[in-house]
Amino acid sequence: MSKKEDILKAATLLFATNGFKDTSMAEVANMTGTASATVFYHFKSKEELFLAVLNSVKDGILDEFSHYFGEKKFANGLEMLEGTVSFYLYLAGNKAEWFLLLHRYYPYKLAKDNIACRHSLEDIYNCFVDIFEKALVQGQADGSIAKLSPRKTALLILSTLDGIVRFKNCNLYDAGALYNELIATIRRMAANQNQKI
Amino acid sequence: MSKKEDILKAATLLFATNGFKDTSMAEVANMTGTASATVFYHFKSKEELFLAVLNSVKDGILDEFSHYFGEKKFANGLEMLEGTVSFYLYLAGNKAEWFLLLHRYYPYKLAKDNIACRHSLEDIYNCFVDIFEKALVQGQADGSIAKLSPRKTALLILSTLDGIVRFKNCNLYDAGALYNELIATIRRMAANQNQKI
DNA sequence: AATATAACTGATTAATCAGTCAGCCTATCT
DNA sequence: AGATAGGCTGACTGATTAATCAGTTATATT
Repeated sequence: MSKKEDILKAATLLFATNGFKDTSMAEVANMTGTASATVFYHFKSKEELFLAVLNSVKDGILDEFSHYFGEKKFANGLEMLEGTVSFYLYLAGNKAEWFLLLHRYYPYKLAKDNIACRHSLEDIYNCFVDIFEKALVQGQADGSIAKLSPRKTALLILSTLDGIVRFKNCNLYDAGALYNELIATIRRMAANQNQKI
Repeated sequence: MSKKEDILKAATLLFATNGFKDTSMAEVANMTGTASATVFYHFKSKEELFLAVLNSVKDGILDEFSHYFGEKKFANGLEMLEGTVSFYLYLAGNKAEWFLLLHRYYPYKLAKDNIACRHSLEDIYNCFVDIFEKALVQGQADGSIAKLSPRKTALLILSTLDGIVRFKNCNLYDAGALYNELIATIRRMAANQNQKI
């Protein structure tokens, strides 16, 4: 791996676990075994380094989801919805850095006057919402999902997942313990009750 | 109002909007029209000031909820649940600083090795979860709520609200636009479908 | 081998900021 | 009036840190 990639990886971990302000460029350099001036050689400022980190997280998330949906096949919309929820929670555990970073306030503050940052965040959240919406629309077509607003319901499901993951990352409540209840709730909330199978 | 209360109020606003690291004691002092040494006279360190802020937020939240439930009367558990959800969202808009502060990472990081901080956070979140749980249990007794795990369902509802408020505070999606859908979803998810009224 | 370019570094700088301290007001009590 | 004390302040300190720069080493390229 190139030194630049090393730096990006270390910075991702540090920004995610300690936040932007509490991560010094010297720490990033130390973790990669270089001089801090080297970090500035590859990324002209701390903010630019953060943007590169956020962008790589965006690429990672988009890749993971497109890979998952390239392989998996679903019997109907409801199963696709449940599969997506499971995969989201799996990712939140497996790539905890990504979700920790997205639960920091800094990216959203930066997004207010940085277009690149705003676009990265939009891409990430649109990816999430679009997939839930797609599953709901498909489910309404095949009769597995009830008649409801797909976009708004997708947003509500994402809100729930976001909250659960945040509670886990903040050591408030355990996400795993809620998994079964969550799936059951989504079924009750979104499944077509009149369906004859 | 005493100078100490002034300082606490300014610090609440600054910690909530800019975060712990991005708020300087000089800023807090400026906002209250005092010298920064005065802030240190009243609160012996920045961390102690933050703890005082968090504690006052805790008191505020507990007060607001006990006041709301002291006045309101509900026909059944389902109505109490919906009322609580509405009041939570109302508070999140009306006392945005409180929820912004709770959506920062710093309090949870501090809670890891500060007992007072951990207790304040526990009090706040237990207040939320307990009320939702109480409404669900009451609803199961009066037949308005379906048979489901009250504690876990309460946590899921709180997760959803937490997510919605975070999305609003991060300028990602608008909470207000989801309100009707949210109430309808909670009804579909928690209401006893077999109920004869 | 000579040259050019890219990758890297040690030393330094300028700014910011939490926290300290000695002393100054102002109010209350005797 | 004098004494005591609590509230307040300006000036300072030491530590941290983003960013710079002049100069060195490694890697192609001709």
